[in-house]
Amino acid sequence: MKKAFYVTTPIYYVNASPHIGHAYTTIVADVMARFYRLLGYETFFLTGTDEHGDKIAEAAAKAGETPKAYADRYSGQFRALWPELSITNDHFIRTTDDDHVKTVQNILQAVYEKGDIYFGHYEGFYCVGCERFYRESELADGKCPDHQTEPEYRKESNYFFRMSRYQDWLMTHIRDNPDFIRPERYRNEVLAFLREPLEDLCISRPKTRLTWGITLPFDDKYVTYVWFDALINYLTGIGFPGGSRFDTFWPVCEHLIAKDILKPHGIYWPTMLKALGITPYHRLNVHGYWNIDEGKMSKSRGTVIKPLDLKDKYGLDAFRYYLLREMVFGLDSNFSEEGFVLRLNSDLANDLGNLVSRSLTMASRYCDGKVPPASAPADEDHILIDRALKLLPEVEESFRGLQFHKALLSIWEFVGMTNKYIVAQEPWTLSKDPDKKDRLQTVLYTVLEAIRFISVLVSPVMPDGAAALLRRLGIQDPSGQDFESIRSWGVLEPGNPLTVGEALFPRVQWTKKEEEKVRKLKDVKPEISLEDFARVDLRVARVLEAEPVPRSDKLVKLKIDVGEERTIVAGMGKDYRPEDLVGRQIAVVVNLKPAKLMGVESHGMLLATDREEGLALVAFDGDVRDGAKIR
RNA sequence: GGCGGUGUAGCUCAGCUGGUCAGAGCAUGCGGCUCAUAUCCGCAGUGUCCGGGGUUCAAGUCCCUGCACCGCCA
Repeated sequence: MKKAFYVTTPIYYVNASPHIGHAYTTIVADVMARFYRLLGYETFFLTGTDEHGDKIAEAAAKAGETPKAYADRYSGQFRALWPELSITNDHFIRTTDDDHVKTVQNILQAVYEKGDIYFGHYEGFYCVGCERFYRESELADGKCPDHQTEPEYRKESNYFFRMSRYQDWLMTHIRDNPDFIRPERYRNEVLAFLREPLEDLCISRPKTRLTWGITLPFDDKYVTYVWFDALINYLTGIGFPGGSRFDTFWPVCEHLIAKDILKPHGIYWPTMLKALGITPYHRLNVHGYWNIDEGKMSKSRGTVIKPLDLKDKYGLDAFRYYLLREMVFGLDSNFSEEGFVLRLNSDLANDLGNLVSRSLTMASRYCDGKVPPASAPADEDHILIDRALKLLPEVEESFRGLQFHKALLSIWEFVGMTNKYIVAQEPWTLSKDPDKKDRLQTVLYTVLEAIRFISVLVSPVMPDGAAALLRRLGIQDPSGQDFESIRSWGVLEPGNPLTVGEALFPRVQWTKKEEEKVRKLKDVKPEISLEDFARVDLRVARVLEAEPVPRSDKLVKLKIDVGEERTIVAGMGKDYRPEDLVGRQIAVVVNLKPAKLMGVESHGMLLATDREEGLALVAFDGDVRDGAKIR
């Protein structure tokens, strides 16, 4: 039987445009898919978009669109991006697809009939501020521990999945399969969750509250909520319930996710599958976050890095290489353009690019522009050849373990060895002595064949660059250049025409100042009318009193005069000392819906901007009237 | 407040189940080569492995505690 491999990315929620996190997950999945294809596996690679839910319904309403039209638009952004990143997914699934809707309903019906879905209700203390129910034991003196307010007693009827029934089974399954969730830190995290009793999972919303979802087959007054819809895409995508594709790929399914959705994938999903009588997925692979310049990337701070910007600026291969080389799978990494450029210049331009350039130049010049024939290798050649032949097993092990940085490290160590080999053999000296032509040819053949090995090994990560490299070696059709072709030495054919060409990975110039010169307003929100703007009531206010909010790091409670006295809460305690604020005039939104922060009700929001050291308040030119309108 | 994570060379970070683990890359300095994208090769470093206790024949590596930063619950 042919070996098979099935990899999935999460289906991305269509409430935001793709960012570097989406790109990373999807590129990793693509690298894995390409890797297994090169090993001769039958592979299937699934990605797509998650489109139901109240957030989408709300956002669509705000944008004046139907939820479907809104989802179409954002889903289209993802679908259009992947080809530009050379993503080779076999299918793009949408939760609004007919077959998916049907499958979800069939599954709901089956689980319902089995008795694992029941109708029940929440009944308990509901804190409006927290938007959640509390158990009596969680309350402090009958009050919400966060807001210090009396919660309401509420009742809401819904359908529940009997997840608790499978808790023991899941624990045993994870214990018996050390690789089920990896890396280990996340496996431990899931086991820690499971030490506490699992509650049943609420899987519906009444249509009175939400209609943008899949209707429950056994009660058309409800739609299913989030996970019972989204997770099932992994089954729909390969043709569940029937078919050979499902039989082939489900047993080898590898999910790829970021750590934020560990709980649904590590707990909800396996128990859902168990309830369905399906063996769990093969493995869950969890990666960390990209942090941008120390802090987590944040839309509000305008530090979202758009994958396409970088790709356009530095090339797709460099981008993919950087992402895989820089991040240790499972851990968080820092992203910086500076680091990117350093990586690009040192690894791609200096090490690999220059190796290729010097090799092709010499071979062209000394060997008539063709791959030279080689004599039997000498001892010093064998050092390089032996290393080359050991490379694939080593890289393969790293790839299988998701240690992409290690795989690339191994390959680059070999790049270094090849550069070293050239220095030691000095082809330029050999070329001056006609008697040493044989030796010269053997040395250059060895170098060119080493470059072929490197090209094949990096091709999952840098598909375009690898193909270009092979073309330079006179290999027009890369289809035969799979991992089998680097299990033995000497596959590169003498006589192949060589192409020197332009630098494959040119060095790039980059300074921080230069980055600042590219002045373009980023993340501009959709256009609004004057009437829209007029709905925001901005006023001048004077700070009368300021004191830190207890138990909070940065919240400050301000008593202000906006023509009337008010209390507002602001997250600025790290940037301003409360006593320095008293007497200052600030700008405040006065018609914002009041919100409770750490138990203090805030009747307004002050205006400020970010700078490197923290917040900066909006100020006025001279003294103005308290309560004056700001236009 | 609760839960979790992180703290290792100037910088970015590897270091699995305790015993060549004190490392890599980049940056820095010096030397070599000239085929090459001012590239490549060689050599040279620097570290109280966050602080304090403890377990052990032996601890960045385990336990306790303190500090700092981060994430999630929010």
